[in-house]
Amino acid sequence: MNDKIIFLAGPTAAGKSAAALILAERVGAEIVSCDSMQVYRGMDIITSKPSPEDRRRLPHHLIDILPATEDYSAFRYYEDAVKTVEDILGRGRTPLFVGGTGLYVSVVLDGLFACAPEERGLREGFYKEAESAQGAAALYERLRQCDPQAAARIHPNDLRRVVRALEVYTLTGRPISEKQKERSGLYGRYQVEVFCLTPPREELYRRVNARVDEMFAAGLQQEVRGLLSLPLSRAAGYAIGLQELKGYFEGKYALEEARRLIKMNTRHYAKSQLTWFRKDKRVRWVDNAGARPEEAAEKLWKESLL
RNA sequence: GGCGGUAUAGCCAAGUGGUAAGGCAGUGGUCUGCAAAACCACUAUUCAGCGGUUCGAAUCCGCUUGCCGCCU
Repeated sequence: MNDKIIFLAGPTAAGKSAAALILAERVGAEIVSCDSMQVYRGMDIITSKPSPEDRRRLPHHLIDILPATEDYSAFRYYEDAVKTVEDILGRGRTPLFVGGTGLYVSVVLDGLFACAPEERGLREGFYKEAESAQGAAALYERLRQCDPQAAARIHPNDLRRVVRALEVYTLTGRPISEKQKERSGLYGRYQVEVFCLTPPREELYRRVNARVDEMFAAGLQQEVRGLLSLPLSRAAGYAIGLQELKGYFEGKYALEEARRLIKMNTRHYAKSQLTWFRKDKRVRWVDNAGARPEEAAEKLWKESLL
């Protein structure tokens, strides 16, 4: 197909949103957020959502689509993203995915076909089993029995993946390692271009730190205080900034310590985002040193013509 | 100036004669229905400096230097 889809990935604070806005206007694109936290309403400052003005300027999709009390997942994102892409293409425009959630990017690109809905009771049961002394090791042993291939790839300590693999097996009777071979997704179906925008490491970290300070200046504390008063879903509760500020609110440490922790954890996050995108050979790296949106958009535009 | 204490990686820190724990930070990596999550690996030829004792010293002794106390 000739329809084109562009992905603009990259670590937090790399300058994606600003560049995307300019690029989108130039190529007639609509922006599709690819961010596991911006889907939640009420988490504005903490996720550095695009401003209302920017959102008025251009359609932004998959932002504010559910309350922070609800769980979301990579699979739901996959479904929502596919639907959104069809809508946008139907309008004769170009989907421009923008975001840093590597798994979500991959899932849209390659599809995700483990096809075993998480089943609450079953999963909880596995986790409960894992709590006993030899529990986790026993679960891993079971995985080795029913799906040696998956077991070989999963570290015994990686309880989450051990449990998910067992979950898929008991639910479907087939090993997850087999199911995961059934990939599809948007990559083969459209003309897809994937970019990873980032300044050099040192500058990226400086930008992360600066952004956290901006978040505080914009009222992060108040927003988080409000969020913490809600029964946040587990997934939403993982947003960087929540636990760090909670510790401060509970008097465990000073505000400056919370700020330090948020910066540090955000740097860790940025680092692991880079690791994710590095492994995908389809991504084209675009240096955003200096973080000048027009310049970045220009580079991306030229690259995407090739 | 005197007396006492202390000095181990970027930071915190264990180790009191037998060949440098651990944590944090940093770096690299895994990842496909919680992913801003979870998990893994690597990272001090060297213990402030110099000299001495000893088969052997981060560990004992001396001097020097830095820091921290107390006293004058």
